[in-house]
Amino acid sequence: MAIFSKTCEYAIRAVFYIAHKSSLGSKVGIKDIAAGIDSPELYLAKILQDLSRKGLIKSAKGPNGGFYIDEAARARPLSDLVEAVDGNGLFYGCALGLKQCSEINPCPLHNQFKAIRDQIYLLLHQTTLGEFNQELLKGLLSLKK
Amino acid sequence: MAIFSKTCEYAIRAVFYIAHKSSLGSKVGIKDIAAGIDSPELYLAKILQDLSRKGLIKSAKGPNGGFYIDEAARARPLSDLVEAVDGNGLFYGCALGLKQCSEINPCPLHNQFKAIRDQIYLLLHQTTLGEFNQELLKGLLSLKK
DNA sequence: TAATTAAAAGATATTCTTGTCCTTTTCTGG
DNA sequence: CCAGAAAAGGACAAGAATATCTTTTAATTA
Ligand code: FES
Ligand code: FES
Repeated sequence: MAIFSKTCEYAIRAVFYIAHKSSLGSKVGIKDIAAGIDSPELYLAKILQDLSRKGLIKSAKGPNGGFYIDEAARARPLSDLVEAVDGNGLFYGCALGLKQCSEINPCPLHNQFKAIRDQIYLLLHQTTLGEFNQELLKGLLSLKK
Repeated sequence: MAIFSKTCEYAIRAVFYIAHKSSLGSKVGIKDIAAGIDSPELYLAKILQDLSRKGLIKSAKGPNGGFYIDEAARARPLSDLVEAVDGNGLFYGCALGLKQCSEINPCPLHNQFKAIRDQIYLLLHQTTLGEFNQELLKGLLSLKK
């Protein structure tokens, strides 16, 4: 088990890719993105459609069309994206699947797990969608392989 | 997405349940366990079969049979159980699904995520299967609802 | 306006996870 | 040894996640 679903992994990699590629104004086509993050093109198309409907990214049809994200979206926290795809179980759910994570009816891992969950919460809320544009442009960070 | 698969959640809850119920020598039947952790009985049976084959728990057929875990197994780390069910992706895998998490080809989340992953690793390695027996007997911790 | 481009939409396929059912084996107590 | 208890095993079913294919819609530009 990974921490994110496969769909969410693709979504994050794609949005990071779009953010950095479109940080100078150009749009990015689905083929370009799929190649850039090494994901199945048609499946990724579905994911991006969905993100577009949810307003996390923008898209334009026709020649010179493609996906892009604007300044405002680049400042949004990664948690918005993760939550849109995987829900908020990662932030609020019980580690052992109890219906309700709570202090009054805690599972054995509750106390320790809470700290970890909070760190995940923090990481995803502090990180913005456009945060890695520089490093990605310089090739210091990778989105494939 | 939760941190563990459903199968793994059931497995952990069941093993904790078995550990504490069998900490005085008696065995626990599948019906008892399923009721005790609020899980689908027949599915849980499959999971326990598997854990039994892998040597994480013991079982006995026939009257007065059931599942139990011995002193040695009670001292094993929770990570053994998680790894047996969900694999080690949680400990070593890349947050964004890159084939290989590495320092030389890091994904954007690598540095921050590493710390979280290490904490998960630590939690699961430090916690033993029998660790919560006292609290469970006293009803201070919960495995259902 | 026609041709082309690229995403949106809808339908279908495949695979994996989760869950159930039925039969078989093994053990125990009488 | 026999009857019943309980897990093991094999087969199947339902659902969700992942992936692909085809058609439609919208935009551009020539
Ligand atoms: S109750 Fe399980 S993590 Fe809080
Ligand atoms: S490369 Fe992604 S977590 Fe290490």
